[in-house]
Amino acid sequence: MTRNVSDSDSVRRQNRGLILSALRSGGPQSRTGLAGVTGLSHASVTAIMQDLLAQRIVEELTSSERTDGRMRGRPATLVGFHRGAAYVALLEVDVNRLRASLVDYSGVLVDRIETAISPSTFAQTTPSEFFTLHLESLRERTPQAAQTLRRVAISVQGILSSDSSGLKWSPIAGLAGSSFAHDLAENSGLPVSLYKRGRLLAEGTRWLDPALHDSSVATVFVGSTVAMGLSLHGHITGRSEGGATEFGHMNHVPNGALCRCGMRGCIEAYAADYGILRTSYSVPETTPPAPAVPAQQFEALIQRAEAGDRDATHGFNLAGRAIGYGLSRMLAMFDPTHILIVGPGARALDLFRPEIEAALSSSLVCNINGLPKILAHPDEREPIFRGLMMKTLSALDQTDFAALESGSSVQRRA
Amino acid sequence: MTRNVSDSDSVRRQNRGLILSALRSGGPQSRTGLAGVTGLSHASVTAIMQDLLAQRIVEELTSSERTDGRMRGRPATLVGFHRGAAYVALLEVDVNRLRASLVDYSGVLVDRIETAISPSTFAQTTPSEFFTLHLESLRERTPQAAQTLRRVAISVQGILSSDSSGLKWSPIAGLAGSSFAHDLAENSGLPVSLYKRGRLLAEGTRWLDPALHDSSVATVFVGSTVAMGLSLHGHITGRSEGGATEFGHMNHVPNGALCRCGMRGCIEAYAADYGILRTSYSVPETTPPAPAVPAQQFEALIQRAEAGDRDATHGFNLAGRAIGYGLSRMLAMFDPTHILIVGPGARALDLFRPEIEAALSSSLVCNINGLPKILAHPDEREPIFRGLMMKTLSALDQTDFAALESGSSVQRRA
DNA sequence: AACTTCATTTTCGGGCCTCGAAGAAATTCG
DNA sequence: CGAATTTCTTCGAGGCCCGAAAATGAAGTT
Repeated sequence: MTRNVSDSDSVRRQNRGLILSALRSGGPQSRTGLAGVTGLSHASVTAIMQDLLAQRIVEELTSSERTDGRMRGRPATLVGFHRGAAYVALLEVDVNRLRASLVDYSGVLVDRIETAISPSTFAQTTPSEFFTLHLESLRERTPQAAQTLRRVAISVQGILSSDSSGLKWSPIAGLAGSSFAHDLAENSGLPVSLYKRGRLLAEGTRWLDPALHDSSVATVFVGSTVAMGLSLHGHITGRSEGGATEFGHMNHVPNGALCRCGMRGCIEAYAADYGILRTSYSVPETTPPAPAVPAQQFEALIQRAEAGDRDATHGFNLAGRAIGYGLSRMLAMFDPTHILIVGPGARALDLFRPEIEAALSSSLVCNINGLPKILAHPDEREPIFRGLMMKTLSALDQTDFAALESGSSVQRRA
Repeated sequence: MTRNVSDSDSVRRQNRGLILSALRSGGPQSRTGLAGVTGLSHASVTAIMQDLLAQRIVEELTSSERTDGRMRGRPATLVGFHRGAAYVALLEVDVNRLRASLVDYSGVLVDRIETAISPSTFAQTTPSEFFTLHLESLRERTPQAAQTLRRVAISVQGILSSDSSGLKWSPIAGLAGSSFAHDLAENSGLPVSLYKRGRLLAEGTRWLDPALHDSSVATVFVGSTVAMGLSLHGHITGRSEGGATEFGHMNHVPNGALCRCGMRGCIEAYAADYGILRTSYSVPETTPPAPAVPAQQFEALIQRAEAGDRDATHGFNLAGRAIGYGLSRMLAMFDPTHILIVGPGARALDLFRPEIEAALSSSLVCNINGLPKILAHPDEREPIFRGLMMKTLSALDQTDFAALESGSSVQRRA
C-alpha cells in the first residue's frame, strides 16, 4: 500500500529541497543564512551547495553589496538560482485572451505573447493546435531557452477531467472536451500541468501579500465568473486536492436564476457581472445570460450604484447576498481567517459588504468565532501569473532538481 | 520558518512508523510480510524489529498456525503488538451518555464504564470533575494499566476552541465554556486529545469497511443532530485541519426553521429528528425544538412514512431536501465518490434518497461527474469508537513509539 | 538417518548522509 | 601588521539502509 520508505536518498532529496525552497522564497542568500533558515548545519549546507553549484542549478553572486550593518568578518558570498538552469512556459487562458510567458529558473520574465480569444477561436483551431503553436513561438523567439525548457503550465477555468489531461467543462467556448494537455505534452515532449485559475489565485496571494502568507485565506474572484481558492495555513486544500472549488456554481437558491453553466440558482448567476447586470435591468432571471460584459459597462453600473441608483444597488445587494450565503456555507467546512475579494468585483466590495456580513452573521460559526476579515484586491492578473509561476518553479525545484543524484555526476551543457 | 530537516533520526522514525502502521492495519505479520508491505529490505525490518522487541513494543507470537497452503520452508514467526506496552482511555460523550473505555495497545477492550448524562449533569458537576472521576475509576479497576496509561482521547460534539482545550459551543448542555481537556490533562498528567464526533465517524468508517478505506467518503450522521466528516483518499480534511465540518449548521434556507443552536435555517433544523418531527406534525418552524426525541418515537415516524402517511412523508422529504442541497453545496468544495449516511436516520435512507438525488442533480458538478454513491450504515456507535481508538493508537505509534531511541537503551519495567 | 528443497531470518560489509569540531579564508579595526 | 570577527570548508564519527551471503528451521526424499 504505502511505499514511503525513507533512506539516504530521500534524506538528500528532502534537504536539497529545503534549501531550494528557502532560496525560492527568500531570494539569494549566504550559506550561513540558509543554514539558519533551514535548520541544517553549515557543513551540510556546504556539501549540498557544492553539488548544486557543480550541477549548475545555483550560482554564486559576486555582488557582495554588504548592505547589512555589521561590516566586520569575512563577507558572505550570496548564492542564487542559476537563471539558465531551466525555463518554463506559462499559458494563462482567459475568456478573451491567451497570455503565453517564458520565465527563467530565477523567476524573471523573458518573453511574453498575448493573443485575443473569441468565442469562435476554438471552432477554427483545436485547443491542442492553438497551444502548441504558441509554445513553438516562444521557443523560436528565445532559442537558448528552447534547449532547457522543462515544463509547461496552463491556467484554465472549468472542471478538470479526472486525469487532468483536459477539461470536462469550461466557460471558455470550445475548450472543454479535448485532452489538450495530453496532446501538448506529446507534441512538445514536455510535462504539461493544468491548474484551475481559482487555485492559482489562492497560491498567488500567498506570495503577494506577506501578511497573508501563513494565515488562512479564501480568495474569491468576482468578475465574469465567480471562483474561489483556499489556502489554509500555507497548505492548499479543496476539490481533488487541487485547492480550487466550484464556488461559483455552488447552489444559492434552488431553481433560481439561470447560470451560464446551464444550471439554475448558482452563485455566479447572481454575483458574476452578467448576473448583476441582469438583476439591475430587471431582466427575468431565466433569460439566457449575456456572453460577455464589457469592462466599462460593469464599471458604469458600479458608479450608478455608488451614486445611489435603486436598481443598480439592488443588483449588487442580491450579488452580495449570494456571495455571503455561499461563504457562510463554505465556512461550515473551512475556517479561513481572511476573505480576499479579487477581480473587477473587488472595486465594488463596499456595495457587497453589508449583505455579505449580514449573511455571515446568520451562521453559527461566525456567531461563535466572529466574522472573518474581508479584504479586496482589485488586480487579479498579477496573483494568477505569480501563482502559476511559483507553483511551477517550486514543482521544478522539488521534483526535478532536488532529486538529482549527487557526487561527481556533473551534468554539462554547451 | 520550516524546520523539516531530515537526518538519520527522522529516517529511523519514519521507517519504524511505517512498520508500526503496517502492523496496526494488517494485524500480526511475519517479518517477510512486513518487508513486502512497507517496501523496506528484510535486513532493515530485522534490525528495526530487534529494537522494537527489546523495547517491548512488539512481541513474537508463538502461534505459527500455518493456515496458508504452502507447508514447506521455515515457518514464519508472527510479530504483533505487545498488549501491555501501553493503554489508552477513550471517552465518548453523547447527549445522553458517557462511555469510558480502557483499551490496550493491541486494540483490545479491557474495561468499559457507561454513565447516563442528563441536561442537568454538568450543572451539578463540572465537566472537568466529571471526566477526571471516570478516568480515576478506569485506573482503579485495572491497576496494572494505570502504570502504562499513555493517553486520553475524548469524542465530543460541538465547536472546538482554538487551542482544543475545550468547546466553544456544544449541543450537550453545560459542556461548552470550560477548558476541561486542559484540566483533565493537568489532573491526570496525561496528554488529552479532543476529537469531533463527525471526524471520528469519517475515520471509523475507513477502518470499518475495507472497500471505503482508500476512496473518498463523506460520512453524514443523521439523528439527534446532523454532522459530517470527510475522508479523502485516506486523508482527513476539513475545518481546522480536523476533518470535521459544521455541516449540520450549514445554512439551508435564509431565515428558515429555528435550530437548536439558536440560528435559523440550519440543515439540522430540517433534517435532525426534532426537525423532521416538527415538520411532520405541522408545528410552526419557529417553535423552539424539543430537547430530545425518544428513539421509538422517531422509529414510529419512519414507519408511518413508509406506510404512506402524507405528513410524515412530507417531513422526510424536507429533510432529504435539506441534506441534498447541503451535500450539493459541499460538493462544490470536495469531491467524495461515496456518501455514507449513518445513525438513526440511516434507517430512513429510502425516504430521503429521492429528494437528495433530485437536489444533487441540480448541481453542475454532479451533472458532469455523475452522482456519488449514497450508502447507509445504521450503526454509528461502532465507527465512532473504532475511529477514536484507531486515531489514538496510531498517534501513539507515531508520536511515542516510532521516535524512541534505538540501540541498547532498553526500557525495563517490573 | 542423512540429504535436498525451500522459505524465513540474521549477519556482514559497503555506501550515503548529517553533524560537531577544528581549521582555513576573507575582511575590518586598532 | 596583528587581533578580532564572521564565513566557509574539511575531516572523522555515528546512523541508517541495502544487497549478498550465511544461518535457521521445517518438510519432503532417498
